[in-house]
Amino acid sequence: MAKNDNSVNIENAKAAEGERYHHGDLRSALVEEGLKRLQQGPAEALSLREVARSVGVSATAVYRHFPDKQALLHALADVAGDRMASAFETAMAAAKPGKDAFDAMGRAYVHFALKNPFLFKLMMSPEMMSGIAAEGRPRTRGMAMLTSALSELSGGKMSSEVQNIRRLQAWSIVHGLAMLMLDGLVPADEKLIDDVLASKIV
Amino acid sequence: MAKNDNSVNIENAKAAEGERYHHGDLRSALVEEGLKRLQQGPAEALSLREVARSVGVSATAVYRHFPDKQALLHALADVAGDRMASAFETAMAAAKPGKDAFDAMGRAYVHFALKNPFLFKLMMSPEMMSGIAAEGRPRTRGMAMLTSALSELSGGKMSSEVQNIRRLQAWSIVHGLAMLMLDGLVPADEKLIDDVLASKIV
DNA sequence: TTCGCCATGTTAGCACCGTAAACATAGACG
DNA sequence: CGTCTATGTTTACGGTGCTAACATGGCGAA
Repeated sequence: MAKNDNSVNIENAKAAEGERYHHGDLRSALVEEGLKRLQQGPAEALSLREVARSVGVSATAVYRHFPDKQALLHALADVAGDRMASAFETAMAAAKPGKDAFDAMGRAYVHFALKNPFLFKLMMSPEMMSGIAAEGRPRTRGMAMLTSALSELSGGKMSSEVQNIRRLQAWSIVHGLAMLMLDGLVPADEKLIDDVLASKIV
Repeated sequence: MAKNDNSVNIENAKAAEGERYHHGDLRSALVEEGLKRLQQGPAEALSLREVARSVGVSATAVYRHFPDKQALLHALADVAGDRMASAFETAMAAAKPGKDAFDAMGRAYVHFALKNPFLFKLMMSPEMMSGIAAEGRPRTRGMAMLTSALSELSGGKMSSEVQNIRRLQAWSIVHGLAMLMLDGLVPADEKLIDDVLASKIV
């Protein structure tokens, strides 16, 4: 067993979770803990000190792995983007091509948002998405999938400008519905989602 | 001049803006200052102490007029709601009835959001809108106007359920577009707004 | 007018936050 | 074995929202 696939075996990571001075894989643990908290509350309510405490490490240890709080949030947004992309993939796979797939994407979008409200909101926040820093980062993977899928699906017989507008219309209605439901302005009713998305434009 | 209309003349309010112990109209001043700051930054970045400092009063004076920070934010959201309602009124007045008025509402919605991004976001946030506490409050006036106008406009020859769905579709697309542009995910282009809203459903 | 109430301010102090600086530990590698 | 360096720790600073206790001063009743 010379060099088999024990790829990341930095001193056995979390095995023997004693009180070693060096954690083993703090960065992952912090992200994990962050994700757990984003299942229960908004990113604004996420405190570095609290996360560190939960992981069992001093508050400032976080700074060995993230230059500041924003950086941790960016990492979490990246995970969110990946998860959203996965959701899209399975949604697309389960639907047959054409308009069916199109609707599937829309529903997947809203469902992802409703099932991961805080993760979704974090990912969509200007701080995460804006700026060239976000270009090509994992957190944009979901968005990239969405737009490219919409491009394919929304019919190729239109000029690219019209196509672009159709795409934006689709994105708007889906995003708007998700936001309205997320913010409690509209009841997050399953049937309502179907009804609203069923007869949508495009 | 027995009892003429000097309605609110509490020691001349802001006349002689000296360093009197009692401010005269602190509450209004705080709201004013809050609004000023919401023109330049998000509600999350609004600090009570800073607002108090700007108004020239101690940090804790705020608590004589608002039980906590949320309360001040609620007051600001109320102003936002009123302003949005006004925007709708003028938009409706300028448009002739029918589909024209309908489009006018949509554009007014997006424009209001883009011109008052932080106020809009504050107003729409769950903390402001959710709960029965918000029912009938000024901050919901904009929303109320919107939905009632949409009801009237979206044609009366549909069942109320279908009507409801149409209304929600309209709201979704308009809200979604506003949010995407607000969050920088889509360029806030004037022409783009027209294009997206022009051929919308309903 | 004088007294005292009380709305409206104040200062002091608490617990929390993000973060910088300096120090401690221990694994890796010469 | 010795030292370098990645990764932890403690300490400290200035900021926050908020509570408690005290100060001011305008207004109505005695």
